Amino acid sequence: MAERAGCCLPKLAPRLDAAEARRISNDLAILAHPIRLQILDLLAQYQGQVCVCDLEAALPVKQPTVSHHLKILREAGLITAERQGLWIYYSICCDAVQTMRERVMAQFAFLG
Amino acid sequence: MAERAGCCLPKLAPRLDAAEARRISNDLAILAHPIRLQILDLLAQYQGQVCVCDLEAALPVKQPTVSHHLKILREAGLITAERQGLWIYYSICCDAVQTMRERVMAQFAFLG
DNA sequence: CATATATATTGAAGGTTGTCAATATACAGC
DNA sequence: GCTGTATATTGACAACCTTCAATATATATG
Repeated sequence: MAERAGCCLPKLAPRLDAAEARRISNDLAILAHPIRLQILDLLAQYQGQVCVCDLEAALPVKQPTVSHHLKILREAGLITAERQGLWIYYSICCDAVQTMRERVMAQFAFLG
Repeated sequence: MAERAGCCLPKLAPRLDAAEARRISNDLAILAHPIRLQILDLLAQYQGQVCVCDLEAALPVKQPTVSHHLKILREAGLITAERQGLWIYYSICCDAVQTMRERVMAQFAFLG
């Protein structure tokens, strides 16, 4: 470990400013829920063919909870909805996922 | 969008099982806080030379809050502490960060 | 031992999040 | 219009998270 005279370091400015830290932590918080990860995974797998009742059947939560998580993902721009008659089919927005992935990756690169 | 007769899809199994989803969402939740991201960033930048009072001076939270976030990061294995006299110097565990990065990356790959 | 400093822990208060029953809304078919 | 089905929204409750003042612990020095 590095030698040092005493505490503290003269200055110590984060490369990551508060605004960018908030932005990335928001990104991460959206993904940081098992149901939302599983929803994204299912949408990626069955792109454009998944309605809410499919998700409810596949996941261990009730319909209002599924809708709640879909709303969070929708508001984050990660998924879109398309109504067809009674059903609403959801899809992943691959480019939005990609953008978020790049932000997260860039952050990891700084830490490594 | 894909054509379908009606609701719902015959079966719809997540590639991501509940246990793996929980694991990755736990990983993400640890990072999903602006102060923790800034702490990691500072530790990466001044590896092994950063004590708690340095962090307190650089961040907009009080000392107990810094210690609280350090504890979360320590318990996740992402950082280690080494006491030298009165001060405790923190370092990033690069390989633990790397491991987490790989899990997160692998998940993103599935979504893209 | 007494004092001073650095860090950790405790406990309390406030805020946010996750879940679901109940209800509302939107659409299709009669 | 009425009925039935799919989804969204509301509201309530519980669990969890974040923060900090106060306090405890550890260490160094006189």
